[in-house]
Amino acid sequence: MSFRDTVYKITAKIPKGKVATYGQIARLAGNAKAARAVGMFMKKNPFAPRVPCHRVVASDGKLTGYSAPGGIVKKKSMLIHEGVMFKKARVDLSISRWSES
DNA sequence: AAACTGACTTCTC
DNA sequence: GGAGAAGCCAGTT
Repeated sequence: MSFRDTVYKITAKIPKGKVATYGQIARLAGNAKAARAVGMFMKKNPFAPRVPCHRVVASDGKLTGYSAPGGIVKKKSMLIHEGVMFKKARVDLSISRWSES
């Protein structure tokens, strides 16, 4: 299985109402320094609805990019709708950060 | 095969 | 806490 598939698999595990950082996913996938690559995978996102790429944020909780129509704004709305806590323009990681169970 | 690109992260100032 | 710079990875051209 390729690193990419692993990333998608992990991302798909993020529970509703929680978020994970690119670096965190990269680490779980085996490459702690592949956070950047992870971002690309989300951008591609071949498993659109199956993989909740909107639950992936930057290390500081900031919402970066979003390919789907609506962009960042839409992404933020979705997260709020799912119950994710926000701190201004950033996600409150101290509360909504996902802990791999 | 080499170079370019980007939805990242971390360190300094 | 905001701005700039350097490092790292996989995919695309």
